[in-house]
Amino acid sequence: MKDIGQYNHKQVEEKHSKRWVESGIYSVEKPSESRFSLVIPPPNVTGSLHMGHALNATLQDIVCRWQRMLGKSVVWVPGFDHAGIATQYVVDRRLQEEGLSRLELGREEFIKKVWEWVPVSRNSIREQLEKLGVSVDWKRERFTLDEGFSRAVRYAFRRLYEEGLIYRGEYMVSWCPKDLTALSDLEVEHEEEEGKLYYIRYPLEDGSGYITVATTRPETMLGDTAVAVHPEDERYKALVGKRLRLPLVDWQRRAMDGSEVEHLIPIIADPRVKPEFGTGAVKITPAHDPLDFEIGKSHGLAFVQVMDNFAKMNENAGRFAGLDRYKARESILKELEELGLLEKVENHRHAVGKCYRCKTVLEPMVSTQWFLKVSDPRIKETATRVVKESLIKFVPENWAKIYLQWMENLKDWCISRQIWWGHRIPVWHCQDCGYENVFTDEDFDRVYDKLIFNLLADGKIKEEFTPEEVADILNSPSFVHPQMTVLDFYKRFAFHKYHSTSLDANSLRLFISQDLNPTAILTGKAQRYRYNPQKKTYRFVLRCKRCGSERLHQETDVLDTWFSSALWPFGVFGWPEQTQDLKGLYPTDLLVTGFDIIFFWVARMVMLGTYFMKDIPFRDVYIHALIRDEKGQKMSKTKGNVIDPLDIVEKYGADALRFTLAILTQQGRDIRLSEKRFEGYKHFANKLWNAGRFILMNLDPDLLTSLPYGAPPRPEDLWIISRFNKTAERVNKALAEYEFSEAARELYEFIWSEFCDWYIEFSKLRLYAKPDESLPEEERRAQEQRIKAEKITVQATLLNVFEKTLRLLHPFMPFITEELWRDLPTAHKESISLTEYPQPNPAEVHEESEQKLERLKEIITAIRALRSDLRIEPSRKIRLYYRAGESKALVEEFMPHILSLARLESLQEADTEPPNCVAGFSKDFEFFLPVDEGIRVEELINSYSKRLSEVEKSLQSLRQKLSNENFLSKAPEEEVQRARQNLQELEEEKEKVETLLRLLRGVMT
RNA sequence: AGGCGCGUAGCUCAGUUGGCAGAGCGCCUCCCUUACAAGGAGGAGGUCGGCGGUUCAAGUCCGCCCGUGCCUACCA
Repeated sequence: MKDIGQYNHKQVEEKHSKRWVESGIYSVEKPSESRFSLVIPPPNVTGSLHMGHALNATLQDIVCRWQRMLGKSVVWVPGFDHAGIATQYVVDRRLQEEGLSRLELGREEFIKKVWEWVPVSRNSIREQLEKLGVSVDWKRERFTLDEGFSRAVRYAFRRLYEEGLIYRGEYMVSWCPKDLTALSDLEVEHEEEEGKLYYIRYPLEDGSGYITVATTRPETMLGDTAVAVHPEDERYKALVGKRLRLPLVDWQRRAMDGSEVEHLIPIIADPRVKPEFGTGAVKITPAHDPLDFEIGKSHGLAFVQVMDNFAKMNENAGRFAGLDRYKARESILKELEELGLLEKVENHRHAVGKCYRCKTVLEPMVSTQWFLKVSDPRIKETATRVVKESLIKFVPENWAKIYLQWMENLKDWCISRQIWWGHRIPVWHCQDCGYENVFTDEDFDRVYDKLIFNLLADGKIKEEFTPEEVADILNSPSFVHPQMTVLDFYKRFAFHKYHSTSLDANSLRLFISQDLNPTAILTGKAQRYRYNPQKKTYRFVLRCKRCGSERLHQETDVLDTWFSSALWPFGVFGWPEQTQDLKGLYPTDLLVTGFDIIFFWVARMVMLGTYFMKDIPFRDVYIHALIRDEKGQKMSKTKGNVIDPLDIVEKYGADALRFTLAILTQQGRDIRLSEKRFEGYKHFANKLWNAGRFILMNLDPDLLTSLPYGAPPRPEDLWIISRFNKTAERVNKALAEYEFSEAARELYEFIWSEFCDWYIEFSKLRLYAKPDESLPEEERRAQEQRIKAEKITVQATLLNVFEKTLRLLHPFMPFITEELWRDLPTAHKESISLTEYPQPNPAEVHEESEQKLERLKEIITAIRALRSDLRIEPSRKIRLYYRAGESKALVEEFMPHILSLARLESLQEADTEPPNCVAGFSKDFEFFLPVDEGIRVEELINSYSKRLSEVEKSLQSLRQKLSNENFLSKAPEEEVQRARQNLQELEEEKEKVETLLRLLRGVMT
């Protein structure tokens, strides 16, 4: 007997979210054989979590908690993504607000600023995840730019490079003139725009006429080095081979290879030109258009760049140099028009490529970039096969098709970015022989060399350093795990092999100075370190692998952020070291993510996972919907329509948030979210709380010890147990199929509509039973004992079903279930999440009781409907008479239930209907209420008249159906039977309704 | 231009292999009955986007159309 008071979500959630993290119950040091592993899609450290993250984390957590309760050793690895351009963009914007410019600040200072920002974002995200109640293993937390990951990235790069899968070259890429970097094809957003198509005349060299070309970007004409037509195009066949005078250009242009290019350009034939578009003649600007680039290559044309990285016209643009591309367009068009060379201008709808990050119109540019040859069979074929053969399963499965379609048309992946924040490409160009040296710590034997090299390559120390600086860094707290030092982090996550080696900062100092020891020099061994006596600094010497030169210059480009993300499912387990974790936890069991990053991320993990690990990165990929706002718009900060999950947690609680997201997650459908939804499911949490409150209030302290003295269960006990079992079966099945919405609905339905609405109400009959004081002493004592025995049974059933229900619901609403569960006298563990997940038990399914109770509910509902129609308030108990056929036994068996739940004074059998009464019925159970004052008969007449016309309508269509010979002969027998039975029931009902109406009308008169 | 998805109650959505249209929220009526007014009881509300086809029977299968959203694409 205790009262837990009212539901307070904040209090409940704060209590457990902290406790779960601090007690480390979701941290698994050594996973058992039967394990379930997954890695979180690392959120970007660009700010805080949005609703999409909350959904993503919730779904994973539901699966994790479920699997854990199924007895699996669950390892869920959390972490964060450094998110190259995105983070750089965010920090850049913040600096701009302070009036600072990234370009003025310089690379090194800027990166420092980013490192100052990152923990701010990371901590806020981590706090959000904790508040959501995610059961991740925080001890395994990783960052895509932590020391170990950076090392893994270098290893991966080296392998791919040495195996010929990474190459560098001059290619056409999409260039963002604002972010000043190349982008991969995937990062280009195409937007339909209303543009113009300009028709420009290019005069023939011999003055015999002109050719008109059509273009959307007239400013690129300054870089034209040919005009192309289709070889079969009769209009131009005769002109092929002749030359045209490029208008406006009366200066010498310099091609990318350094040669001078004149303004007379050839007419060439190429089958890639589509004769039906524009005039059938196309100007060729090999340096500023992807197709022109291809054509330029195959025809050996000169590549003339006319713009710089800011998309301003350069020196090749002659008098237009220095103009922005759009200003240049205006000037060029004006001059062409004055010369009479602008034939016409048409409106033209076309797709424009924009930067996915800043929406700037991209400029196709030729530049030197690094590419990963994903089209190589070694990558492409495996990554295709594993999905084709369903080794990796997409859920819903239609995403597999989309994945495969994309894989079909794979183009090489541009992996270099001209930004500052990210993994610097581990290539050192030799200034003397031009050799591209890829260094990793494999190039060094001694563990301290490896350490120093990694610090250097990560930019943690400068080229010139002192041992003290190194020691300081190694002893400083690790970014990801502040309770560890950087050195500890290395030992735990990167140098597993040397775990036992006594690595420490002091011996490192000794080591470096020993390396400089004269004896070492005498042995002729090349020194790794060079000492600068003036500055008292050391240098770690890298030498060109080909010519031995020390004049090396590290590549300034960084890698596309998705390159490191692609290593995530094995990088987090310590790869490239063959750690226990890697062996035990890879491949992971599940990946949960949104469809927007299937190509960016999922595909790349499959490609690099199968390539490096020779095994798939995950077995199931659950693709969830995108969260949109009420209007179906994508939620984004720039649109300002985001619902912050933290606000929702604050207002309605994480449990309500999670349950709402889960129940709205239909496979393959977007989620339109409005705040009202959360409110509704907070009510559900409240309902559950109050059920718990009721049960706890009504448990006798000695219940557990008195269980053996309980009475046999009543049908309603068997009914609720049976219903629970069916619910457990459906919830387990739904979870196994990732049908989150289905599982949540089942739980909601069971808890509210069955357990609370009916079972708790039934339970009150026995809980509140009192002995009849008027009975003689002896009889009263016997009755007391019976009451006590009944109480034990009903309390035990309440407790039993409620306890299991909490467990069944726990993955969805971890906090409230944890809190209530721990209050139960049966709680035997520190957390409900460590108990077993309820499984259906066939021995606990009681069909007969279920049928009885369903019928009982119908009868009670029918009486209530009559009361409601007559506006009889609940406090007024009424006397009822009834007549019944088969239902009679049931009515007698459940008389107290009916009296109580239908709020009756009495229910007596009557052979004929009493005079002057109103009536109702449910199947063969008819009941009559003698009329007294205050009863509104006309309401009832309306109600039954309406029902009568409904019944007649149904009867008509049924009779028609049953008189259709085709139906009788072709439909399955059971279907015909069902229709016949239906007909019979409806006929009976019609009769009853008519009788009732007659009675009512009698009362009226 | 191709590909995918969606149009069911006022709103958000379920509807499994074709067999009498469902839920939540909102709305209406009655009720503060000792777990819960964040509640209880009862109710109203739908030509399942349109047209055609297959079938005894179509929200469900097929075709076309309309509306809508997304993804992919080098049409200058």
